[in-house]
Amino acid sequence: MADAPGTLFGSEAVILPQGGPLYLQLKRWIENAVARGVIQPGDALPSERDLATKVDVSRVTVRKAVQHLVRDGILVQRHGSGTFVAPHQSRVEQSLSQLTSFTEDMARRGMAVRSIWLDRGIYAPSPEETMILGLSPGEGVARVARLRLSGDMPLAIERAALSSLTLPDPASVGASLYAHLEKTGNRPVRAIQRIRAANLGEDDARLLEISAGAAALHVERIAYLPSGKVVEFTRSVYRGDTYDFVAEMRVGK
Amino acid sequence: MADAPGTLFGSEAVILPQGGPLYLQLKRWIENAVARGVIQPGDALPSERDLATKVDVSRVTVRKAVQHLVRDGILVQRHGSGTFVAPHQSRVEQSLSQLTSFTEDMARRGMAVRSIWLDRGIYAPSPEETMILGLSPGEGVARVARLRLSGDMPLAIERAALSSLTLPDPASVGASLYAHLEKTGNRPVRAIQRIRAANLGEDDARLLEISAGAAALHVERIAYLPSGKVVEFTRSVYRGDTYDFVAEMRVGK
DNA sequence: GAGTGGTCTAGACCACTCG
DNA sequence: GAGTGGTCTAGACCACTCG
Repeated sequence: MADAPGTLFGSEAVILPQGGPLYLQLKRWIENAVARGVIQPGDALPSERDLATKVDVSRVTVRKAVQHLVRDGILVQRHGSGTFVAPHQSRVEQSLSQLTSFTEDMARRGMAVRSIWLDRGIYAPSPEETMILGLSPGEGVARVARLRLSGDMPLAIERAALSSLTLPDPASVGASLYAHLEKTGNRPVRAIQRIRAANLGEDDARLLEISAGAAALHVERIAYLPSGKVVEFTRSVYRGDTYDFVAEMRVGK
Repeated sequence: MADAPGTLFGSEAVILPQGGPLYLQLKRWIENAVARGVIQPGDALPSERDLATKVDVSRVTVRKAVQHLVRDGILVQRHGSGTFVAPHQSRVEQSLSQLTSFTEDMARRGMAVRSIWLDRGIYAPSPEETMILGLSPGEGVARVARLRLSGDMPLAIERAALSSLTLPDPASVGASLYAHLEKTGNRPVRAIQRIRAANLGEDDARLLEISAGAAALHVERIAYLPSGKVVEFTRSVYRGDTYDFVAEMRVGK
């Protein structure tokens, strides 16, 4: 399509930056083209077969270079459609000292957010849930799992677990879990969050519409009532390319 | 080496879990073997060529499965030596509300840490450094970059930038930058940290001795004096498989 | 030197998209 | 149906490790 004469991907001979394996040379070459704006966000790259011919390497080598760039979030591939320069991402910031709900947080910055329910129900708790939530024997666990989106773009997966006594009817939870908990006097006032980086697995990657192996933030949150009782245990997965967590720190004792 | 008869990788015919592409079937099969303890941390897998023969797929397909598992931190590969089940990682936790130095933090939990200097010197500042540190025209920037290790295992890369007036002689910094700043009355009391996940680039991966593309935490810290002046601007990269950040949150206004 | 992972090729077929 | 990416093969050679 983009076959205007004289583009970087025109008919000139390609000179790869020397050094190291071919696929890394090709990777750097494409990376530079993107960095210098020769190809813009949204632009299509030549097909893998065309690139292979033009650069005079095998298609496998092209794929290896391209897949590194996909992993780094510089390119996106669409099966049957083509390979494109990734659109610019505006990053979302979330405070690590103020306990707010996702919905309220996004509303405050004027971003329209919606959720897709992945799960809402009462289950037999896992040993971990029993321990963390301090469930009594026979007590069920309410699980509320959502995919969070801004417009069409998935931002995060949130999987919350609460005692079935706190949330007897998970199906009645609306857009905001915290708004719901507020009504029944169970809104947490304090939480401990544990954050780490991990590569996305196949399933979560599919939900978040990015490639498996992309870096993501895994966040575990344990939230407490004023009484010190645990109300909520949530595991979330945030896309690494759209999310920043921000913390303010003071001098420790 | 590990050729006791009757191991999972013995002579029995291999039955892969069905569904999806071959390399994902093989990936799941190896994953299960590790999860069930059939192969233990530190154990060698059969060579790629042997696995290919045994499972009756091409070596390329074996490599694809293995590379996914390396990316996920389940296997490690050593060029010329073999493929091994990754050792168990004990994760390091770092508080996000107390401003402490890395050295002091690790000492408190009884972990021996050492650093390898990557850079210590005075440079012409980048525009970003000038802006964030509030440098005057002509003022230099002191850069202090270290690889942090616990024993032989690299944990993090820290790249700090300070005004050359604050740190005129970067080469005099010892094990702890904060201890050094304390002496000159420039120890920060407050900091803002911004945390995100990103896949490791080739260079940082080499320093941290894990494979490129593994998930890592990228942390940007801006630290302030009591006066409100910025003293330190640090970018760090933490291995995703060894680091947790922990934050306590209270109800926001 | 034998064995291992790392790179690379040429070629095939499948699954998906788009007009 | 033409074109795209996704998977897979058989085979080659290189770079590294280890005894």
